[in-house]
Amino acid sequence: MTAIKETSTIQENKKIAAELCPVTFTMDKIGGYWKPIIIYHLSTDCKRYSELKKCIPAITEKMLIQSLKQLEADGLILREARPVVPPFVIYRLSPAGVGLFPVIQAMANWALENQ
Amino acid sequence: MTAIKETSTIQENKKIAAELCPVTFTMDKIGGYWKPIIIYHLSTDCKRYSELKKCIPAITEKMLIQSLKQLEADGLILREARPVVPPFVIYRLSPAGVGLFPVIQAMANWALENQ
DNA sequence: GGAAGTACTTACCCTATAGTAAGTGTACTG
DNA sequence: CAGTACACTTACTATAGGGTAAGTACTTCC
Repeated sequence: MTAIKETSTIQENKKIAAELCPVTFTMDKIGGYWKPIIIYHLSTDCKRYSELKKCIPAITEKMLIQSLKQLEADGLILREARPVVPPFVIYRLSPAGVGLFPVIQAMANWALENQ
Repeated sequence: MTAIKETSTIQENKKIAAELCPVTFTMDKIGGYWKPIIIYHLSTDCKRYSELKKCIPAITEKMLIQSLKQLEADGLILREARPVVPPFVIYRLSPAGVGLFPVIQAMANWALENQ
């Protein structure tokens, strides 16, 4: 998952920027190609890992997991696993994740006007 | 300015994603650390290059120019240069740039609620 | 005449993000 | 008993984005 080196200028800047600038803070959470797409697919209803994979065929397993872990760590989605075999894992949006809807909406609107 | 290699999977994906997904399209335009900050500083009034530099002390000249060029290429800001010595260049938001305001607003709101 | 201001440009390095590909363990199914 | 499904994990590679540092051409000010 490519560990983050903590003593890097870029990480320092990110932290400072995220603290000072609410927009950067939000960008940090939902930036990247896949995160908004995943959020979108979880918006209608909760989904299993394998369902997400089917919904987003272009994503690789690595990126899917990586994005899910980050979203979970940032508190935007909730992971619920049942300790059975075969594994059963469900992902759903947290309240904070649901709160992103106006943001996504605003972005989509702007894109449709300016595309 | 780090040239973009056109024959890369990542660029292909970006293009496809931006076409299919309005959110990714928007993200592409205003993603990165500095772009939202620059847009914010241009929101109140138009500014000269040197004024922007003063307003955003942490940014390097390279990143400032780079971001400005990209924003200009994407039609979000307008550059007006007067051919005098010393050079006189003014940047202002384009109508499309102004249209980003609801987006920025939504992101800021979410951040303030969830920070 | 050296410094400072103007708006850039150039060269090089480092790292996070993304992509490719293969492996893990358990259990059900044909 | 080989194959498939499930949810991951691991190792490697490539590249775009960001950072550091220095240089450019011209003119005004002290």
